[in-house]
Amino acid sequence: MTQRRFIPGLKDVARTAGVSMTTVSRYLNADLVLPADTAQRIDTAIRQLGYVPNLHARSLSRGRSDTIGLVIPTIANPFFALLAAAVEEAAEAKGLGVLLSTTSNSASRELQYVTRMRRNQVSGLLFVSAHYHTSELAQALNDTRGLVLIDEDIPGVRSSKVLYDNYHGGWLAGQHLTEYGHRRIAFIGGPSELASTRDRFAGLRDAAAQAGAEVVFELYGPYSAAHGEDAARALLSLARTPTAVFVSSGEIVIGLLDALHRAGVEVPGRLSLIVFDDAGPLHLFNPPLTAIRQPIAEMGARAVELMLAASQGEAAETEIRLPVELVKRASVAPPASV
Amino acid sequence: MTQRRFIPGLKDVARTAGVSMTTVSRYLNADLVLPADTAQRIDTAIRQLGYVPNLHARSLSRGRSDTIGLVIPTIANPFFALLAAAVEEAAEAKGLGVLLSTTSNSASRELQYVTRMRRNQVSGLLFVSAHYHTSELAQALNDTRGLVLIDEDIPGVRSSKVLYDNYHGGWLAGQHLTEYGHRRIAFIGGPSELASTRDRFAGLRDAAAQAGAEVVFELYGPYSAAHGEDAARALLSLARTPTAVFVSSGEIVIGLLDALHRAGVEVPGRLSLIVFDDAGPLHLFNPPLTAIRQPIAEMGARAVELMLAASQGEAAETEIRLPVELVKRASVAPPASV
DNA sequence: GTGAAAGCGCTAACAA
DNA sequence: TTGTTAGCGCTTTCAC
Repeated sequence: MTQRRFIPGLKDVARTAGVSMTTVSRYLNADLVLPADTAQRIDTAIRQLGYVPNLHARSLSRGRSDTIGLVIPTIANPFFALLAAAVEEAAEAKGLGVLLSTTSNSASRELQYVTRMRRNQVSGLLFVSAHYHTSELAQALNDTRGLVLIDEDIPGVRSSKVLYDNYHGGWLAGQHLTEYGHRRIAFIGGPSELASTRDRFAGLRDAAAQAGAEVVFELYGPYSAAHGEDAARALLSLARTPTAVFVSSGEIVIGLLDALHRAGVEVPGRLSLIVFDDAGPLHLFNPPLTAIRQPIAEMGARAVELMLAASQGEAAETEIRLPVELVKRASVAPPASV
Repeated sequence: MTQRRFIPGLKDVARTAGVSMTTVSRYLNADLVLPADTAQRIDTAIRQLGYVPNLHARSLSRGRSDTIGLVIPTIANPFFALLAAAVEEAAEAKGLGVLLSTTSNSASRELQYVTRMRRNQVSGLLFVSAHYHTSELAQALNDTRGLVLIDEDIPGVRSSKVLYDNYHGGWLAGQHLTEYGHRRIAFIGGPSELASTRDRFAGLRDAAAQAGAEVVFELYGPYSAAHGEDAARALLSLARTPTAVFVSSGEIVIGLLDALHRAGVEVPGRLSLIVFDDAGPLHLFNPPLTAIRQPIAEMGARAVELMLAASQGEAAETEIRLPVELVKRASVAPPASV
């Protein structure tokens, strides 16, 4: 047994300061304006004893923890990292802490962590999924108060949602590509089950169709660099390779571009590239990558707002579609054959 | 008052299952092997009621939370994001949760968050600083059990530490540069008060000296892209610009390289570049950046191990220096004049 | 194997 | 204004 050194509690502070626990508690919670000398004595006692409030006790007693949960697939991805930073900042501004859980891109953990969050009595839950969605998950989510879905919609979940206008993002990409004269376009997507993936594709396809172009190749897979590398291989082994590629995520484009470099494929000389996601330092890449940029910080802020609304007021179940924009850089050029 | 719907507790489960709270509690904590039918009844009751344990109550009762605190400057930096991911993974493997706090690069928040962590009764604290260190901080840190300092040493703090061999990193950079014939080298550092910054510089300087080269320019500043841009400006306005630059962090090099591009400076044609930190997709940059790579995942894992040791056994106060390595890419070339 | 009951440290009625 | 006291939901001796 390790030596358990004396840990002072509210009681000790009260005794030392010669007041009751209630007084100290209220004083600490600013429920109360105290005569200067009483306040002084309490402050002194606290410092002297090295008193540190126990947040678990407080949460238990109050029945709430002033903490919000954030569940994301992984923090080792700039997009989610930036999102987490934005959520933290917004939460901090509201006096809320944030409890972060990463599901390591594992579907089973999504369910597990929703539960974990509930066990922690968070006042709200911000949830980002990246997987095929089971009804079990939807069920658990629907049982969670103060839920806000971010970035990715989940069918059957009733809650507020903050999403991107994925369709428009795809459309912008398609429009940009066709404006440059591309007629044979490839789409490298994330998981095909996700609404975001399908929407981005649909936007691309419609924009292409409108300009008389075509999406001649589609490939879906996880949000990983490895999937990007696979995609590059697949692309290059095509009988007639497309002249442009729209990549659905920043993680994927890393592997794709790397593989393209290694294969000696000129970008944009031989293949134009545009990516949905502008979280990393894409402007320093070779070539600087043209991208669809999403307002990450705003997404975080809005999510916190909606969570607060959802957990306090009536179930508004607002759904927000944040606009995305095209950032032109140097990875799109006219097709070589034109 | 919002409608507070019924939230089942252990008591309700016990009543429904027809056993006592004790039995349920023990069963849930696997302290106990129960007759199949009793277990069955409890499981059913839990599912039926939608019982979710209250972790605050549990932590309060047990006096510990099986959670470790991680304090980092910001999550919006790939290095820290990767570190956080590594810590999470290592903690998860030990059955520990992690409570993340980011200090937003503010020195005052470092102190604030150390306290916050203690209030949360974490079993240990992993702390990454990026600031000038006050004695107040050192004091607070020394009062924290299970403390492990990561990445950056803090004078006067007695605890286990997991650091990089910054001196050797600087030395590797200097050696590489001088091998390519550079004689006039610049050092763009992080905050000058930090031991890591000074060590990296010292390594560079010594390696340079040994090869008859010299560090002709030094500039220090925050870990930010803006500092990198300033550095580029300063570098270019020098009467005799150096032929090579060693940049102390990945964040800084982003701004630096960007400014260099905009100024039309060829890298490595006119200026060779090497950076300490290989967290981002530096291999895709233009040019691919030669870097000193640190074992981030290992740092996270070792930190968790040491924390466990520190919070359980005697205060070992181990200090680990993790080795770094040179990753040659394409941003270093012989100086133009040679 | 099972249960009764005493806390864990704090908050918030309710009294004084 | 300040104090008394009953919980918050769970764990954990200790007795049965």
